[in-house]
Amino acid sequence: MEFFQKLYSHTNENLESDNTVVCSECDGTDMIVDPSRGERVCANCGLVIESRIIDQSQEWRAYNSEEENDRARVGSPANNMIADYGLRTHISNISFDANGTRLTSEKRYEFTRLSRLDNRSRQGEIRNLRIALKELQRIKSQLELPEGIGQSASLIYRRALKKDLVRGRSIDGIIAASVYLACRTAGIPFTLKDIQPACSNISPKELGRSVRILIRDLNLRPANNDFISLIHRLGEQLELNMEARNLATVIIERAKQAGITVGKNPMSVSAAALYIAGVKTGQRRTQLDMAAAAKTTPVTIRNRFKELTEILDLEPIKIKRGPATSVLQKYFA
DNA sequence: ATGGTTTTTACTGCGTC
DNA sequence: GACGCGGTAAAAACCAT
Repeated sequence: MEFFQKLYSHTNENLESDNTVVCSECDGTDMIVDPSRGERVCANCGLVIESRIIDQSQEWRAYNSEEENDRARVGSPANNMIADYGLRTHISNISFDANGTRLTSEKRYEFTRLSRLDNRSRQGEIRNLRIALKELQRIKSQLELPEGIGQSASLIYRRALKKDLVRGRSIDGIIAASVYLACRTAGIPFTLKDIQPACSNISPKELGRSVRILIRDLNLRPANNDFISLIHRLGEQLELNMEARNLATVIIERAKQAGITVGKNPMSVSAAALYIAGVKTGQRRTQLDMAAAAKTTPVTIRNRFKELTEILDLEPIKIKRGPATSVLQKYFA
């Protein structure tokens, strides 16, 4: 008996005695439970009575009653971005047992078969989710989105799945729309044009349609892309300082009051305001650069910019013609 | 489907470097 | 001549009805 206690002494503080079972080999009643190996062993003869016991002890320590209540859990937190919330079983493809002895081919076959059955039992209803969440991961990493966006996008998708909105439509389209809506609700200034290229085989049209379906059927009320975040996004891209950005926000405020922003692409209006602000603060960017950053055309920039100067009665802007410094040249030279 | 609105496409000439 | 800019007309895309 001392021998086996000594054998398991590496788990000294967790070592427990358990007298509820009887050893089938020697009729001994003293059992040793080793949580680190997940085994219950007869203290007398060392027979492993039970293996793969679940460790029910806590992985944390509570320092007050609040923590005691708060932290009652085992395992990692449930993760929305995994189809089964991370609560899965896994039977690995092993060829050795815990002692390092090679398994017989029959045993190995049995485990392979178990593993296959275990996997198969998890397919079916969550197969859709697995595909969708895999695509979500891909989009998320391609757009370098923060973790929270992935989580809320997967929540949106789960709701859509529950409401049977995915049937008959493409999984990729709905998940892309979920990402877009997650960005919108989180205030990340991404447009459809930003999301679409990161999607696989989803046309801009389909993406837009999917988004509208989700908004309608899930009663989502995403905030509009506000001009301020758009301005800062463009300003970052075009390397315009805070002075220019602040000026642009002032211009936008007055444009809003004048009511010339409704129905227009917010990106275009922001870019035009930023263009004016850039010129005024001595950081002129070419209209082509503005257009490229705003994913529109110089003509549209001109139209918005003209509107802004005219209706807002800004001081006429004297633009010195000739080559201007192109930020983009730096990257494509 | 339709009509109104915005955006894009394509093309022009002008001024500066 | 290359480049940036202003303007225009027509086509295309968009959106609410």
